[in-house]
Amino acid sequence: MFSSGILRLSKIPLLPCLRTLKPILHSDFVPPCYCGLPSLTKSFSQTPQSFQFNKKISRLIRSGRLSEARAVFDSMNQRTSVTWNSMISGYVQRREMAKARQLFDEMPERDIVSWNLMISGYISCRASRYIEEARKLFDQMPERDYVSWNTVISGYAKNGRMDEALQLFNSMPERNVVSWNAVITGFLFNGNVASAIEYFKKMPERDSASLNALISGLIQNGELDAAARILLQYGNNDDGKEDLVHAYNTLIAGYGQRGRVEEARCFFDQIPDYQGQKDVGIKKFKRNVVSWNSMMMSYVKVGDIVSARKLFDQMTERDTFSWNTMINGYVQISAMEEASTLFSKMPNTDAFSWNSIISGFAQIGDIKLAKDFFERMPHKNLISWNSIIAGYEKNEDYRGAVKLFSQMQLEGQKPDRHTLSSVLSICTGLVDLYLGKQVHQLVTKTVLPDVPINNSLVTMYSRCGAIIEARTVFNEMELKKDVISWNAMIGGYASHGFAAEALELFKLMKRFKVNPTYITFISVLSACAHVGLVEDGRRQFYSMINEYGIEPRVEHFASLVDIVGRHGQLQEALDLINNMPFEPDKAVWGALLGACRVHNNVELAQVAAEALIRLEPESSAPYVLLYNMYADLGLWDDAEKVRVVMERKSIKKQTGYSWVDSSNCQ
DNA sequence: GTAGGGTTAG
Repeated sequence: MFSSGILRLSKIPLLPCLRTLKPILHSDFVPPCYCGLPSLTKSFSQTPQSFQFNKKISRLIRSGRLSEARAVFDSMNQRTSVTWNSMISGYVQRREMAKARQLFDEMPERDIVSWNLMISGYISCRASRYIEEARKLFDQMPERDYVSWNTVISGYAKNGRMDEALQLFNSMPERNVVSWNAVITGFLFNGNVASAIEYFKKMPERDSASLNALISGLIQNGELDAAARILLQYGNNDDGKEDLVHAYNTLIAGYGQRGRVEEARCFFDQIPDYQGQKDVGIKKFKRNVVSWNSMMMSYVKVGDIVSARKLFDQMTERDTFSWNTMINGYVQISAMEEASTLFSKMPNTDAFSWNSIISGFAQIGDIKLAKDFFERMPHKNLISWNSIIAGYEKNEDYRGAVKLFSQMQLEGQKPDRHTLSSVLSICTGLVDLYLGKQVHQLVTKTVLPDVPINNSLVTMYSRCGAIIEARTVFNEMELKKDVISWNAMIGGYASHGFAAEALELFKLMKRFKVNPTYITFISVLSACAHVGLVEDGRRQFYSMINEYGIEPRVEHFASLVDIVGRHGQLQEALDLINNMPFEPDKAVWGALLGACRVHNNVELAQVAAEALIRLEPESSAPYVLLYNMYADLGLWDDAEKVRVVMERKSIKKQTGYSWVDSSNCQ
């Protein structure tokens, strides 16, 4: 028993009639007079049984049970083209093109859909050899419809091959709105904003997809104001009104992400907010939860938590995203009280909510509460582990962090580059070379090392004193170094007394045209101080200011004071201190005091020591140093006075720790 | 809701 039916394939749009095509101004346009596309109706025969089986196959494929679908397919003795096509589509969706191709080749009678399925499958594979395969099939097709043309056009367009896309577009017998949309999307994908707008303006008819494509594409290209103009100009035309809220929301989010909250608000206010009312004014669309969330997010982005909360309170319908946005807002400018209050009121928490709270408490240093939430969290994910480990690291509880890291591995959670980067910082904090090397091995096994990970490795090795290993990683980075890589390596050399190497690398850095930062100069000046390069030190200090426009910080002054002071230019050192644009800190006075000790300048030493005592009244170092200087010079009365003051203020000499010896204790 | 193309916001 056969039932035959004429089924209109609803996804095939109506052919545009000649009247609507006339306004096309495109110079290469070929009038559709002789070779139209195949008809939009299709008839096929089928049994009720095959219809039921086909439905079953499609349902199984939709729920991801491909092998079960294949079993049904194999058991059928009366397959229709829909049966074959459904099965092919299942493989295509999974990108199993070899299996799809096998069925396609075995098929007794292919129809246009079979060909189109294969073509779109090859194109979705996103590799140029697959596009060629798709094109080969397209060229072999006995007849083509809009879908065939549009699939290939969009395939070329999204692979940056606009010339070929346009060639096909122009040689199509007739174009529909999807063809135009594909080309416009292609232009935007390839950054050609002007052509996208030009084609949008001259297309014969537009739908909401056209507007959405243009608006989101313009925003992705950073053309926010152009997007806004287009929306205002075309948004109120006759078509696609119900979908306009998408375009508006895209624009709100676009402005919001760039911190342009006023413009975002302006578009938010333009969307009507009448709940349940139809046809209010000229606009038929209304705000939805995404509009509200996007606007809230814009406020959160600029730190205007009050306005964000106002919106949150006004919302009649909230989803998990709304709650999370608000909680995350509080977690960020660190209002954990408000964040956890909201969290406790939330109807349905998800991983994002928990992770926000965990990282929030970790950030403000309340590691106990962070751990508390972490332990209560039902389904921890990678981000939860990363947040808590980073929290421990940030709070310098390195041992606790290591414990968590091993617990994470025991629970079968694989680390990613963020975890490993944190763990490397932990090794650096612990100065644990053994652990660091283990993590390095894990890095090699787990991720493709990127620049930040390599930087962490260089830092870890150089802080742990493994300068050779640090340099090996540094060299392996080849041309993929950033200024942090250079700083880490130069800093490593400088802090381990390899001053010549540090200065040599600094020269190399400049030769590679990498601009040094203030951190680079801290290392460079400290290297100069180490080897007593007084002329070089001065030159570097002033070239930092004059050539690189970097404002000297207190650390730079401390180094220069150290450099010139140790060289005996105590007056210059004092002048530097007096002319600093900010209050000298203990490093600066410490450097001067050290220099005074070396050059036996008691008067200046007294000045420096007094300043140090003002800054750190409980420290014994300046007293001890002054005492020793008086004693060395035989000024026993003065020495005794120092001892008495120390006793009166009950300052105890800390064993093995004094200013002159402290350079390695930092 | 039996198979294929463009657009889908936070």
